Order: sequence, then structure tokens, then C-alpha cells
Amino acid sequence: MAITLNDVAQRAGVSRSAVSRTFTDGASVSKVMRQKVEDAAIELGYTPNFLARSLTTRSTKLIGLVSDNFHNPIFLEVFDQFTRGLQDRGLRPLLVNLSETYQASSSLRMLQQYSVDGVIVASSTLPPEVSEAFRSAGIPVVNSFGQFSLTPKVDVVGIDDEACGQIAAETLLARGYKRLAFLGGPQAATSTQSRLRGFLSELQRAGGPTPDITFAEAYSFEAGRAEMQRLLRETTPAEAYFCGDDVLSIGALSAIRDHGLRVPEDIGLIGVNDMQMSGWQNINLTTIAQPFAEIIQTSIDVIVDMLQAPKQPAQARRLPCRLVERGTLRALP
Amino acid sequence: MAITLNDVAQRAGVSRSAVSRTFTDGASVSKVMRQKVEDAAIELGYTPNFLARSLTTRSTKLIGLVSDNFHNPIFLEVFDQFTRGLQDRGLRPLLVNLSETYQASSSLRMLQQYSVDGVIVASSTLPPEVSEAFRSAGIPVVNSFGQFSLTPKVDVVGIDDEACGQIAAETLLARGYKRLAFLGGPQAATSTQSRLRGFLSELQRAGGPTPDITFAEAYSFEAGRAEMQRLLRETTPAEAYFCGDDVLSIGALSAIRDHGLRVPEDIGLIGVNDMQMSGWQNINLTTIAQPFAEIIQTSIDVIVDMLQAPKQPAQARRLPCRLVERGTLRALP
DNA sequence: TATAGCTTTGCAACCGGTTGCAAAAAGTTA
DNA sequence: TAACTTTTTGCAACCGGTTGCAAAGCTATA
Repeated sequence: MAITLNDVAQRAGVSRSAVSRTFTDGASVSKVMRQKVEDAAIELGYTPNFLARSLTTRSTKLIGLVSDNFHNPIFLEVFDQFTRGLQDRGLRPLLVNLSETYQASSSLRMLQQYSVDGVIVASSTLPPEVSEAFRSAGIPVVNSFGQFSLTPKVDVVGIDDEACGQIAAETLLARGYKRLAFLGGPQAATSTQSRLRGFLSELQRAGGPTPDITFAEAYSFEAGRAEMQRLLRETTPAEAYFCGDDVLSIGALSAIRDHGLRVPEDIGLIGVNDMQMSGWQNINLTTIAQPFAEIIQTSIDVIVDMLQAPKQPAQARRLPCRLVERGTLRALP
Repeated sequence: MAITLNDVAQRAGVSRSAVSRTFTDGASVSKVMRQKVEDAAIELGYTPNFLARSLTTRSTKLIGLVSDNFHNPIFLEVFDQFTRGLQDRGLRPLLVNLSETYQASSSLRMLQQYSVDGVIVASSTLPPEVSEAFRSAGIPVVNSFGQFSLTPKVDVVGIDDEACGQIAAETLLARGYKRLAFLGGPQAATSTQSRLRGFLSELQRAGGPTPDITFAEAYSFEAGRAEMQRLLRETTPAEAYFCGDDVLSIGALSAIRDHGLRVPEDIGLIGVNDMQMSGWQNINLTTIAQPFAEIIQTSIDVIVDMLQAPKQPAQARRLPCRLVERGTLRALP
């Protein structure tokens, strides 16, 4: 059915090797040979078969893109940038969705079967074992949006969660808020814990108040809304909340408004992520932006480097967050 | 580096064919042989190489997933379901992002190089040539969320856009709205045109009013907001708007509220899609739901069928939409 | 014109599998 | 136990490419 290298060789009246060389960068082919082959190839509509080629070259240009994050709208932007970034470098993303059936081993096997050149685990919630499984199988891997560690087992590119908590504390204190609260994401997530740690230590350092601490069940609108409803019902609300992320904040925002209170007049909110939606004028959320583009770009750079020189010691990279001021905190005095 | 079939054969002291047969369904292998091979395989940690296999079997289990829709949050849900659905059937999605660099030919060549078994074009905005290019190259293809046609060139699974416009018209008329308007998506999109056609013909049939007609520049929050701002500034607004989709509606909603008007008291809104966000309590959009799960499931079924029996005549399938009542239209009288 | 040196080309083996075919082994029947 | 089936197994060719090696072709130099 499909045109193969043999067909082209025959048509052009040359050897198979000659055809192969014409389509291999840096191979030795004379001008007239190249011309003959290219003519025949165009005539027949030949495209080299990457997979057959990969058998001998040991490179498929396939990158596994593993994630469990198919519900947080921010990840659409993430996928967009990953796929574009990989495409631009001649790589192809092979998607693995681990959102229901999380099994580190099965995803490893699946990607091994396809001889991926490398793997990007794009998730802040998947346990480190997932990435580590790839590394110990000898497959280059980078964990994007992963947790920082001083002694990482795999390469990690993410934000400095502690610094993020710190920024939140500084921001709230600077605006004169006295009764503060932390409304975190899932308590078990290490990112939640790190942000809390940074938040608390900065409050302490600055002689600020001790905040109330609660956690939502997930990084989702519903969870944020439910937890804020509970807080409004069962407690005296704080003056300002540092929320686990933007979707959570938006859920909290809706609960507060439903409760007849105003933001930022009655309650202040600050989130994390800066997803597109947070800039929508009816939301207008003050938040701490993750440098998504840089994290993704860096992750791709890291994986590309590993393709050239595998087996460097693992490194964890922390990229800085940045405050994005909008309308859910009162103004600076 | 990696363990191959040869290693296993040697370890088990049998022929290469024996190993191959052990890992091929329906091949003839005796009990003891199978045992020997499996033991050796487990001992060495062998996984068959799908790509090498594909060379002879002519099936890679790779499905190209082509889309240009990486900005509309609804598509995260779409990707989630596609990847899960394909995985469940032992297929692997190879993602192609056509959002910047739309070139039908380049995406065809990319996927040809990887010998994909089939292609799903998931987009309501990509021109039909993209899908057709695959079909004429002999690659099974289905266009999900594509435009219905009585004489389709490729298989299409989508909604009945005219019926959708009709539902909108019925719904608005039933609530006694008199001054109606159509705030469509990009004017060039065929889906926009079909919905408008259905909307107009139902209004006419029922003796309803002639609506104002305008178009937003894109299916996006900003475009919806901008267009509604323009309408509020330059025209006497209609009583109710049938919007191109939900993000557009949400943009329009924010413009209306900023303008000091209330929804649904002053202006009614009805969207299309029923994305998750539309159910969030601070949005609470009345909308016409697309049956996403069914469209995706059907698309996968269609492509799987084509893998078995290619070259059936193309068929366009229309799945029904359904009204989801929330809070952006006034109640039924 | 002969010789050395470089470039181009084809041969053949290989990548990691599958599969048609015939030989070997096992099972049936008389 | 012999003759006949049926099942299991290995051989070898093949899938669509790449590549080391040596032969062939070319150019330059003496």
C-alpha cells in the first residue's frame, strides 16, 4: 500500500542505501544521486517510515506526556504549550491519561512498548514514584510542576512553593489584614504543605497573626465553594484567605457572594496560578502567577538535553512566582 | 540496553518464534513452552516492542488526535474523554496541535511518518480539507464535532446545529421574549451559520420576531464580552440573546453585569455546550448541552470499526442536543 | 600516465519483531 | 505396533529502514 524505500530505489534505479542516505542528514550523497532519488520520491509520494527507522537509530522522537490533571482548566493551556513546544523541536507527544487508573507500572510499560525517547510527567499531584519508575527504567524523565527537593531522585521543574506562601503572607500583611486564613488544597498534597510552611514562617518572621488553617478536598470549584460555605456557616470568617489555587478561589468567591458578602470589602482573597479565567472581569482575582511558559519551556529543554546526554545527576529547578494584583484584595494603604 | 525477544529466547533455550508466539494472541504454543518463555520473560523483564511488531503486523495502535482547540476550556474535558476512551481500547493518542501552524499537509505527513492506524480530528473549526487529506491518503479518519452534511466526504460525528438553533428559538419564545438576538461565534464558521439557520427558521415557523444578528470574533470570553459591550453601547439591547457558545455567553454575562444590568431580569442569555463552568453557581448559565460523552464515544467506535473494515462510504452522524435550564433566562410563564 | 587520496556507491548484515512452511513430536485409531 | 492426524516447533524470509565496510569512481598531484 504505502510507498517504501524499495519502491523509490527501484524507480530511481539506485540502491536502497542511496535512498536512505538521501533522507539522512549528513550522509554522503552526490548531487546527481540526490536529484535522481528526490525526483523518484516526489513522483511516488514517498515519506520515510519513522518507526522502521527508529529500530536502527534507536530514537523515535516520541515523548510520553503523562498527566492526571484533566479537570483543572489551567491544564489546557499547559497541554497547548507542551504540544507546541515539542512539535517545534520535531518531537511528538504520546499522551497518557492517568486520571482514573493511576498505575505507575502500567504507564511505564505502555510507554516502554512504544520506545519513547523520554517522558514528561506533568502533574503536581502524581506521586514521585511515577517519575522514578521511568528513571530507573533508564528512560529520560522530567517531572513538570513537581515538588522541589534538595536531593531529587528525578529532574523536577516547578515553582518555589514556600516562596509562594511567603509572597502571600507579605501581600496580605502589607494591606493591613489582621485576621488571616489559609484555605489549602488537598491536605495530603506536598505542594499544599510547602505553601503553608512558607506562609506561616513569613507571618511569624514579620510578627504577623497566626492564621486559621483549613483544607479543601480537591483543587476544584466545588471543593472551594463547599469549604468556604462551611467556613461562613460555622466560623467567624477571616479578613482574608490565601487559597490553594485559582479554581478553589473562584469557588470560594462564589460562596462568599452568595452569602451576601462582598469581595474585597468584607473578605479578601488571593489565589495561586493566574489562569486565564482569573483575569475575566467578573472574577478579577488577585493571585500569585506560576510561570507556566517558563516551566514548560525549561522542562522541554531539560528533556531535550537528556536525549543528548542521558544519566546526568537529577536536578530540581525552582522558578519564581510573581504577584498579579487584581481586585480581590483591598488596596495598599 | 533493553531486553529483546532474542534475549528471552536464549534464556529460555527456545527459538525466537516460540517467544513471539507466546506474546501473540491465538498463536499455537504448548503449555510447557509458554511457561518456559514466560518465566524467562519475567526474569529478564521483557516487554515486546510494539513498533518493531508493527512493521510486520501493519498496525501500530497509534491514533492521531488532531485539534486546534486549545483555548476553549471545554476541550480539556474532550481530551480527557478521548484519551481515556482510546486507552481503554488499547489505543494510544498521538497529539497534534494545529492551533498556530495550521497546515493540513504537514499534519498528514507527520502522522504518516508514524504510521498511525487512524486519525481523529477533534475540532469544529478546522476546515474539512484537514480530514479529507487523511482519507484520501487512505488513513481511516473521523471528524469529531464536525459539520453535518448529507454527502460527507469523511465520517463526521457531531451535533445537529440546526436543531440546536431551533431549540434556542423554541425556548426563548416559550418564555415570552419578544425582542430576540443572535450573538454568534465567528461568522465564517459553518456551525455558526447552521445554528443561525435553525434559529431563524424556527422563529419564522412560529411566527416569532426577526432577531438582530451579530457575530463575535472568536469562541472566547474576551470576544463575547467585547461584542456585548459594543451592543450595549451602540444599540438598544434585545430582551434575550442566543449566544454562540458558553464561553462567549460568560463573556457577554460579564459585560452585562458591568453595565449595571441584571441577568435574567433585564437581559436573558442562552448558550451552547454546557461546559462544567456553566454550572458554577456564580455563572449558572442556561444552555443547550452538546452530548460530549456520546460524540466522543461514537467517534471512537467509528474509528475502531474502520480499523477492522476500512473504506466504507463516509457517513455523517448527528447526535441530539438538550436544553439545560439554569438561571439566565426568565421562568416559563 | 601512474599514483595517491578523497568521495560516492552498493553489498550485506542488522534493528526487533512476525509468519508461512515443513519437519518433528505427540496423539489417535485400527 | 504401524499408519494416520493433529499439534507444536524451528528455520528462514520478511517488514522498512540504517550503516560499516570495501570496491568503484573521481580528482589532484607528481
